[in-house]
Amino acid sequence: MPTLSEENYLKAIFHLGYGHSDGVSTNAIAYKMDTKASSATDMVKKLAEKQLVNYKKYQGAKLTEQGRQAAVAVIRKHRLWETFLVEKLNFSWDEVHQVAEQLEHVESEKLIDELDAYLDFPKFDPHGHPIPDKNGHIHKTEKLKLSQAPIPNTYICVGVNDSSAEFLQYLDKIGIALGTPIKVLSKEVFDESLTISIGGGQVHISKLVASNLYVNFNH
Amino acid sequence: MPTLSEENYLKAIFHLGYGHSDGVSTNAIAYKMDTKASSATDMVKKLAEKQLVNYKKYQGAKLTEQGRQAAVAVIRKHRLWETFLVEKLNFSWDEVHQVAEQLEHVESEKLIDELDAYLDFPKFDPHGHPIPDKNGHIHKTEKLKLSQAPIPNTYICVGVNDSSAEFLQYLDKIGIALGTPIKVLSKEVFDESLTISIGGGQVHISKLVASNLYVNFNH
DNA sequence: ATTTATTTTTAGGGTTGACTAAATAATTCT
DNA sequence: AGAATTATTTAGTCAACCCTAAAAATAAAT
Repeated sequence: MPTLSEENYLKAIFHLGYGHSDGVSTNAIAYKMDTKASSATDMVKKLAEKQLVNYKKYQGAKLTEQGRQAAVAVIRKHRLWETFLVEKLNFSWDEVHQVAEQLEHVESEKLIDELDAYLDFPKFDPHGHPIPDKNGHIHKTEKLKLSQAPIPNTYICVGVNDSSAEFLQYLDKIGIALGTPIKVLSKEVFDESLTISIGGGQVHISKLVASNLYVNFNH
Repeated sequence: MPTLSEENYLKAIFHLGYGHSDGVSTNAIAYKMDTKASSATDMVKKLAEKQLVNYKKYQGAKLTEQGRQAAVAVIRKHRLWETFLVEKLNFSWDEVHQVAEQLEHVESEKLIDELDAYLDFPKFDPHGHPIPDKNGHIHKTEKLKLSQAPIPNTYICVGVNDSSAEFLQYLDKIGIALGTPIKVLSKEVFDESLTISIGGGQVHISKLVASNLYVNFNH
C-alpha cells in the first residue's frame, strides 16, 4: 500500500503526465507538490523501487500500470467525496477540494463502494471531471476549451480546468455554473478575450478564463 | 493543531482516564496504543510541552482542559462518522470502527457541522455511546452494566462497552442489538454467568459478556 | 528493611519525508 | 563548439515517531 505522501505524488504525476507519453520531470512534480526538486527526486526513486513508476535519471518519471491504478483509485475517491460534499452536505464547488484532499486517503473498499452507490453512481464531480469507475476506467467525454470554441455560437458549460477557489468564486460571481448556457458573441483579436452572454447579461472574460472553461455544443 | 498521532494519544488518555482523577500511566497508554512504553513517554512529554496534558515523571499524564477539548473533538467526529456509516452507507455496527478511526482525523469544521445536521443531530452512536456536542459536552446517561443489574428483571440494551468486531458479531449471533429487551432469568453463583431471555429464546452468557453490555430499566 | 519485581525513563538508533548546499548533467545561447 | 544557464541529482541534516537495551525509580514480597 502506498503511503499518504506516495499517493499524493502518484496523483501529481498522473495529472502532469495526462495525455503526454514522455516522463514527468522532477521539477514539475516538485512545483505541483509545493516542495523542492531534491524531495521529488527522493520520492520518485522510492516509487520506482515500489514499481509504481518507471524512472531513469534525468528522464523523469512515468507511471507503471500499477502506479496508474493507484493514482486513479485516489482520484476516484477524491471526486466521489467532492460529489458527496456538494450533493449531501451543502458545500459549494469552491469549498470541496481541501476537504476531499484529506478524505481521498481513507482506506476502505466498502466505504467507497457504498458511497458510490449512495450517490447513485455519479459520472462527474462538481467541477465536471469524470469519476473513474472501480476498474480505473475514465470515461472520455467530448468537450472543448471555450477559448478554442468557434464563434459565434452557444455552448453549455460542462467543466472547469482550474478548480481553485478563486476561479470558481469568480465564475459564481459572473453567473457560470455547470450546465449554464454560454453564448459567445465575439472575440477580441488583440488579447483573445471574449464577450459572452449568460442568462441575459453580457460579460467580458479574459483568454485565461476562457481556457479554463470546458464547454460542449448545445445539442 | 495536534498531529494525527497526537490526536490518537489524546483519545487514548481520555478513555483511560475517564472517571478517574489520577494520571494515566505511560504503560497503560502504551498498551492501548499498541506501542512501547518508551514511545508513550516520548509522546507524553511532547503533549506536555504543547500544554495538552499535565505530566510529572513517574506520575502519569492527565489531560489539561485544552487537551480534553481536543480529545473530545476527535471522539465527536469518530462517533458522528460511525453513525453516518451505519445510517447511510449500510455498515453494520462491527464494521464501522476501523473506518471511523481514519475519518475522525479529517479536519474541517464545516464538514463535521454539516454531517451532524445531515444525520439530524444524533445523540448516540451505533454502539450506544453518547456523541459529544460542539462545545465538548457529553450527555451523561443513566445506564448500568448488565453484570451488575438486579435480577430477575427485564432491561433494554442501550450500549456496549467493548466495541470490537468479535464481541459485536457475537451479540448479533445471539440476537442482541441496541434497543433489544433482555430478560435476566438467573445468575450462576459460581462464575456469575447469566441466563437471559431474548425475543423468546433463552441464552447463557458469561460474566465478561454481561459486563460489556449496558442496559437500562425498562420504563 | 532489604531484596525482588515491575514500571518508567533515558540513551542511542532507525525510517520517512522534508530541507540546503554543492556537484553533475542537460540544454540553450552566442 | 564552448560558455552560460537551467535542471537534476547527491550528500549531509532535521523533525516526527517509533524501536531496543540499559538505567533509574517505584512497588511488592519476604
